[in-house]
Amino acid sequence: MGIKQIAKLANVSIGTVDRVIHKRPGVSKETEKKILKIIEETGYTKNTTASRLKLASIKKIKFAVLLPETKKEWNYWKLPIQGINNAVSELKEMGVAVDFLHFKDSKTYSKEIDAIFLKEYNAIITVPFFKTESNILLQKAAKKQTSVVFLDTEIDLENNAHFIRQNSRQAGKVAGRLLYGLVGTDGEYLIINKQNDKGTLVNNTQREEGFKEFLKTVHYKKEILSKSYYLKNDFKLSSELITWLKTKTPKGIFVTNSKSHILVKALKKEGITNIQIIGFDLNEDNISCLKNEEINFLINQQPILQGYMAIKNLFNHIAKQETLKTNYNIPIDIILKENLLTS
Amino acid sequence: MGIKQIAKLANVSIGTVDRVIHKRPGVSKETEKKILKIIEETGYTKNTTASRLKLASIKKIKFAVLLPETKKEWNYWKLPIQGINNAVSELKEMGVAVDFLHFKDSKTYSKEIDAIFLKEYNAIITVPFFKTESNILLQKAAKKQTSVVFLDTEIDLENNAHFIRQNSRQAGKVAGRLLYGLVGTDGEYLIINKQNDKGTLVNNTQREEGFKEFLKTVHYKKEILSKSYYLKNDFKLSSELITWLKTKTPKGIFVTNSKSHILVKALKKEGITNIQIIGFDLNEDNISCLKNEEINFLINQQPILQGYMAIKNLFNHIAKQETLKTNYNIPIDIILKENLLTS
DNA sequence: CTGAAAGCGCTTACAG
DNA sequence: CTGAAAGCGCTTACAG
Repeated sequence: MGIKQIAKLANVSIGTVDRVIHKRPGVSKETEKKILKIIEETGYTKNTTASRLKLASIKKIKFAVLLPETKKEWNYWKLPIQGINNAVSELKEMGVAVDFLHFKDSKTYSKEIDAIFLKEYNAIITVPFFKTESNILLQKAAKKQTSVVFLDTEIDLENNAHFIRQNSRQAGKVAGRLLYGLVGTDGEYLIINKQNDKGTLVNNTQREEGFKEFLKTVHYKKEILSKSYYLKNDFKLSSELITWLKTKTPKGIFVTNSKSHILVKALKKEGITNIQIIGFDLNEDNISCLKNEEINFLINQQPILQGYMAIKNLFNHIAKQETLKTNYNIPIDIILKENLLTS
Repeated sequence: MGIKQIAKLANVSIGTVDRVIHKRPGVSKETEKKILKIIEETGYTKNTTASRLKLASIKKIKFAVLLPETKKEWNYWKLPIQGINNAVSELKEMGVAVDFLHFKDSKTYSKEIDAIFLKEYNAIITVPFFKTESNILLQKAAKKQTSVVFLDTEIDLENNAHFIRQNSRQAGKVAGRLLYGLVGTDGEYLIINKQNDKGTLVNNTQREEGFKEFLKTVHYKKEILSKSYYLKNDFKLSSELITWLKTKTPKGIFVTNSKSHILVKALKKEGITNIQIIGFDLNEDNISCLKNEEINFLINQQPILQGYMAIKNLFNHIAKQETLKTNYNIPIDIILKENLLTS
């Protein structure tokens, strides 16, 4: 059932059917109505593959990807890029193309956004690390009919936006149950946060809230020490914290970010042992701690999947008129030593 | 860079290039060599989308899917079917079609295999529940150049085969770490197996082995009681087991199959509490136990993903000449109450 | 052994 | 407002 049969049934040419399907002007009300009725009755749907075959050479679907720089400690951001490249190579025959851009602060972010709008892109994939700038981006995008998908983090914005990310509050609850299972009500818990010079702390805060909320549901009464800690590579525990660790002997630590491996090293140096640790992200250092049983669990945000789904969802939106969900949930993937390699 | 440019560079027609690309006969050694060289130099790759556009209407890729019946307690098998349907609807414009067939024992399995080989299929997706019959299937398939992918379970077979499944031994280890984290060295462990009138117990056995192996690595000394239990819907614990449960008060039970919810009900009836339980599969009953905190963890075999990947991998093999991996690992997905809904 | 033509389902100028 | 024709990259009869 193709455009040709529809045309025959309606006694028109395929050009006219095409105009109706794409809501292009230049068709009489009457003809349009007739064609729409036949499309309805026959259940015709456009063959996107055939459509893209033609368009691939004359009208590419263009994505702008604006992510943090991927140098050194920020090489986490290579992962969504990897997922994006996977999706693009699957869809390259359909005529999709990507430009990668990077920022290092709100200023360069704004600059790159401006640059993006000087060219013609069908969609933009980025992160909502700067609230004001994200709102501006959405405003501009709305005017130009450009779709925007935010990865990694969900924040409140003025315009309706699309997020592909893990529910961080929920991930915090998962961490809560996992750590509580190991520690129970006997020991104290410590939450370690990180302050980030690059952008938002939203995910970290949401994880902390979820963690605390879980402990509430199991009626954990003791106070949870929650430290907001700025972790650099030359990380040192404050003397206050060391004292607390040595006197209170906490049994479980929840690191709300990707730096749990640094904590492991610091604890080792201080000779503090017998602590259960849960962190985030499968970076090399964390993985090695997991293998050495210095970290119990890692929660994987699946950044590769986030990037992959961004392209797939946007392509389906643009080429197949599928609706973009406001929130696309990335599963909360729990990793321990034994399911690391097969994942 | 298409077939047209290659043809021009080689001073031949596109028909001849096509013959070389598909290794069809009727091209002189010389011309073939010339064309292959140009393909090599230009890095040309076939546009599968365009290729399938034409072939979709004249030469469909046909899959035969032979799975257990999906009635009542076997409705687990609706899930791979769901995944298969997802993949097929993604690829329908590429001209793929599926026939679903079902078996209830080795006899009907053989019968359906015979029926499959009376028609022309490009590939067969099934489960390796009967060793002899699986070997026969592989032999027949090899003769007819038909690809075979086995889901769910991995077994040793005479011919080279392809499996899309979770590594069950590894999944047992994961279960070991999770349960050990909750129970430690204090209590006894119980492993509950199931005997299945429908087919193999291979997955269950492998999970049990992995579980025991994990406990060995943490130097768990006590003997693990391993019961092979045939669970029907009117499940009753044997008096021997009840006595053991009441005297030894085990702290952790590993159910190597999908029926942990039945155990939960039985324990409730006997008034036995305070036991940590880990099982497999997200069936409705198990999910409800997870929500009520009567089961601690479930390991998800991701049957929908298994079915989806079977079609995708086979399509890529047939349409894009990608190699089929011997073992495609489905991640060992750990589910607890808090990551149930967002998964 | 090789080429020219028709066609897969859709899109786009162009002509009227 | 509408249609006929050319073309996206590839495949397949058919002709020679």
